[in-house]
Amino acid sequence: MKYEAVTIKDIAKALGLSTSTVSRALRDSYEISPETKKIVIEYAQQINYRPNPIALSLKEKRSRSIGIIVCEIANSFFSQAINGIESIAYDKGYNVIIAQSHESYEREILNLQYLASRSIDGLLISVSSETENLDHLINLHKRGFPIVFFDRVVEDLATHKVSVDNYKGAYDATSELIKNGHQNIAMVAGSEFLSITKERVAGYHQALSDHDLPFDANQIEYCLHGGMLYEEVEKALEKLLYHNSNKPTAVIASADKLTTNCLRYFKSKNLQVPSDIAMIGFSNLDLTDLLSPSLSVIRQPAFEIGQVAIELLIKQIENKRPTTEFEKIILPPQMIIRESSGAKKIR
Amino acid sequence: MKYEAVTIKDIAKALGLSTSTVSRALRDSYEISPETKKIVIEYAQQINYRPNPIALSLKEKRSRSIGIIVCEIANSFFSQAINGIESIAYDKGYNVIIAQSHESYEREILNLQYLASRSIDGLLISVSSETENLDHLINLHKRGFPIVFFDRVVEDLATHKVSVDNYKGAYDATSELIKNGHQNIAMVAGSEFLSITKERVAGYHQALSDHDLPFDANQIEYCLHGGMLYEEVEKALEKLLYHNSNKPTAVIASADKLTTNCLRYFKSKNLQVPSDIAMIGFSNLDLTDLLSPSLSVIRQPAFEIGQVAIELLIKQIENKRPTTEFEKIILPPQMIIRESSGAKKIR
DNA sequence: TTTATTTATGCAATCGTTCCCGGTTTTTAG
DNA sequence: CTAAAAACCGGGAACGATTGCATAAATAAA
Repeated sequence: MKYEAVTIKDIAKALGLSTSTVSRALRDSYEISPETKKIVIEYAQQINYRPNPIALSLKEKRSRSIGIIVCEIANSFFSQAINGIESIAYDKGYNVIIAQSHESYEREILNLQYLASRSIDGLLISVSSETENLDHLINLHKRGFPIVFFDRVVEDLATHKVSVDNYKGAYDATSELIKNGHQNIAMVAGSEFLSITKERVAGYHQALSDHDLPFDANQIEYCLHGGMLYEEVEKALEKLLYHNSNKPTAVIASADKLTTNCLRYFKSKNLQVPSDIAMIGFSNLDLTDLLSPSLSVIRQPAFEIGQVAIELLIKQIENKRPTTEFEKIILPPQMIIRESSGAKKIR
Repeated sequence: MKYEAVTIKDIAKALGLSTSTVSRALRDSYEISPETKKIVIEYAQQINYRPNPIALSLKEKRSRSIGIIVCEIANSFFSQAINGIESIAYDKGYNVIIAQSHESYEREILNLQYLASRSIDGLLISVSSETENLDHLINLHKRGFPIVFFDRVVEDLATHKVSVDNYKGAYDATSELIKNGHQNIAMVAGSEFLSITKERVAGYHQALSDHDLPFDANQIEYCLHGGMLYEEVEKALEKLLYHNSNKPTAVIASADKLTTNCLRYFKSKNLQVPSDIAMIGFSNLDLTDLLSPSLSVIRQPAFEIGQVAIELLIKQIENKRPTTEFEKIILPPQMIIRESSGAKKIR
């Protein structure tokens, strides 16, 4: 079933004018007499004429739509970031096409090809946790295609980047646990490929060192799928808690899904938080206050990250000359202390 | 900064052929000799030619993209539904453009205009909780534009509709609470305009009646914004619990956000669940098992709803003749009994 | 009155692709 | 050996809108 829209031709025919006159009248060109304009505009309104954006895109070589690739929209951080992106994009007349990688490198490439073939004007991406090779992005970037990284940025590409101060987030979280008396703190981290993981590990490391605590590589477990699979987190925690010479009394979970899956694991093992095991997690869920015990979290300004990222992207898209100076913007995380990060059990 | 893509013309020029020949060769037309085809296809591959979808859309009068309007993507039900939609759409070569109404009627209209002007081929919509007047949808529908409703359907429009058995969900929830000894059961409902609200209220009503319990209209509070605003839920609960002649011992929350905000309220008032007040909520959060007490929920098959809806939509879009027979598909909800719906305190 | 200038409009090219309609060459049939 | 039929390819219109250029009429200036 086709849905027939009115075109500029229909107006021209009905009014006995040429398409050019109609077009110019609608765009309020000085070349058209006020009377003609009036007639055309009124008639257009009457039959509810809307310019065909496809035709405009073809002519102007731009689609006024931008692509977003994230791992999951069902992830509070990303849905909030998308809200931020959307809020600005909408105002500036862009629409967004969202694609999900589900943390798969392969799907990320597929999505990218798909979006590129849909002729988007620019891309906002937070790479999948499997992504190590960046050729697919480098190719586009080399041809002058505007790309902005947010959250999970990569170093090897000269583009705008927007993220949170992951180092500080992990540093603060670790320090807080230390302050509460924990000396053996483990970390359940995301994929080793990701910038955010490296930064969070570094912050954790530095905090330990600043408090004269030893760093033990066995206290870190990486989850390639970023906690998407419960089994992955389960295995990591088994290793940290039961196959480890010095059993941790606290855990830092370095991503949204890791945090919830850690909790799920503790619950299944009947471990009391924080008395048996304390924890702080990176999380943007707006439900963490309702958990019992309430969860101490590192929260990221997701909405703002999205806003800043889309603003940079649109600026780059609308720039006449190629962008040569790229910005790297880092926003501060927020630590919310609640019950889960409390003191360890006194024996 | 423009990003120049290779066109069929570039290939034609480079190979000394006409654009028609190149086009046909790439589409594997029988009119082109195998040798020519081979040359063209290989060259196209080499320079990484991709057909321009904008040009195709213009020619074919279809964009192969469909619009989705939901209230919030940061809502587990909708993000799961979108995943379902996406999974099918992607396979069938459609992309989706997501717009959020944030439960505002005005924004819904704006979104619709925007999507329509982006020449989408069809629309998937779950109306906002403020939406009472349907003219904006009726207009499009009359002109033969394919629309499928999901979750929050409306009666006055003859289109495909996909939802869950809300009546049964509420009936089961109410019955479960009654079974556990509750005689005074209140309901915190969504917007009165919504079909789902009406159905859920009806199920609740019928369950009371089937168990010979009186129905008291004062035991229902409607929240126009569907729980988006905490204050709204707070006010509703205040009224139900403290300005009510017969104070309820259990509450049914009829939407995702209502459920979490009810919990938040109980926590703030230091009410123990289920001993002070029991509850069951409609929720698709995959975290409800971790709450304490763990939450009894009515869960909707969001992913499947999305899949069914997009399938119906694509079928309608690709139909040559106008669709006259519309389907109304109702999927069963799932009740998950946990702790929160337990027995009331024994005095 | 003649020329120059302004005003208002139309023609046609363009964006990238498809496809109808011809046209030419080669093959096949009679 | 000729006519018909494939086989193969190019020209150009079309999709909807914009826009440089041409043109016509009307007005102003000389």
